[in-house]
Amino acid sequence: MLSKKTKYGLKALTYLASQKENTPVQIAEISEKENISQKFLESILLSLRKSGFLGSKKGKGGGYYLIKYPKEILMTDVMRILEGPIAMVPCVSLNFYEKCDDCPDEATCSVNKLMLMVRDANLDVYRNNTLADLII
Amino acid sequence: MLSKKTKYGLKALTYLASQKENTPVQIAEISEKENISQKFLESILLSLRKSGFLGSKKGKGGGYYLIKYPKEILMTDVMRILEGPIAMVPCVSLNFYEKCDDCPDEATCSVNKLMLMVRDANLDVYRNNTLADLII
DNA sequence: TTATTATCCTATAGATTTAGTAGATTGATA
DNA sequence: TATCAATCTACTAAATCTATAGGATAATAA
Repeated sequence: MLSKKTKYGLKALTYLASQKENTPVQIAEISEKENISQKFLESILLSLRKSGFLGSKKGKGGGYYLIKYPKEILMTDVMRILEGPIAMVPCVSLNFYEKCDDCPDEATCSVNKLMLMVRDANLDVYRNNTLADLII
Repeated sequence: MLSKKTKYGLKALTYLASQKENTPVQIAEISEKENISQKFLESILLSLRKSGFLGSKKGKGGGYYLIKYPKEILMTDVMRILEGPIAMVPCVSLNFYEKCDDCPDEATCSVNKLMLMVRDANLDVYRNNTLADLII
């Protein structure tokens, strides 16, 4: 299952990307328009800012705004921040590799074999889609 | 993340599929060879039996065995039983469709659009792999 | 300088899911 | 009958998810 965090994060990014001008948009506006709990959205936008997708401005006229063009924001990067590793098991993860402690040999592991194919299929989707591609 | 249930279930199925003869194999043997908690494996094998992948036999010489050829066991079916829906959001699920209550229109939803592509990519993998393909 | 606005930050709480355990029961075999 | 192994029910511990609360900080405007 996709977490609500990821779902809300994607919706917020899309909302920002579809603004005519790239001026700050307040959390309150996004949360209202996209039906997202404001406090929860707050923490999501904060983490998106800390990972370099968003800029922010405090005080009146403040809010969040994209600091890259939607075309330059890859889904691989967004998903890794919001949802975590793209691989479903650490032993096939490119960025978060870890050996399974219960598995004696990856080369003969059926789970490894299947999840490697799944990872590649997912990567293919995320690498070939940017935030711009999600706007309808 | 892939649940341990799915991981263990896949390992158990592969273990059964790689037996020379299709005679019953005891839970204890599988749990030992694959490093799986026996009691947990018990419940996993039970659900695989109830969903028509395995047969079982009680008493001496009893155990679990495949009731189909590995070649005939599609990963789509296995994954749906062990892990649940293949889609990451209900609104793009083929077998477990549900409308999102917070989303006014699927046709203009960015999450829907992305997750539809992800679902198709995953389905493609699971549909084109059987249990036989996982044996190394 | 003061009031207002809106993000920033820490801590916490409730609900759900996951992973595993305990123990009694049922049925098959020798 | 004794033994073996699956079946079934119930329970628990831990982790994760989805928030919520409330104050701190910074920018702007009067």
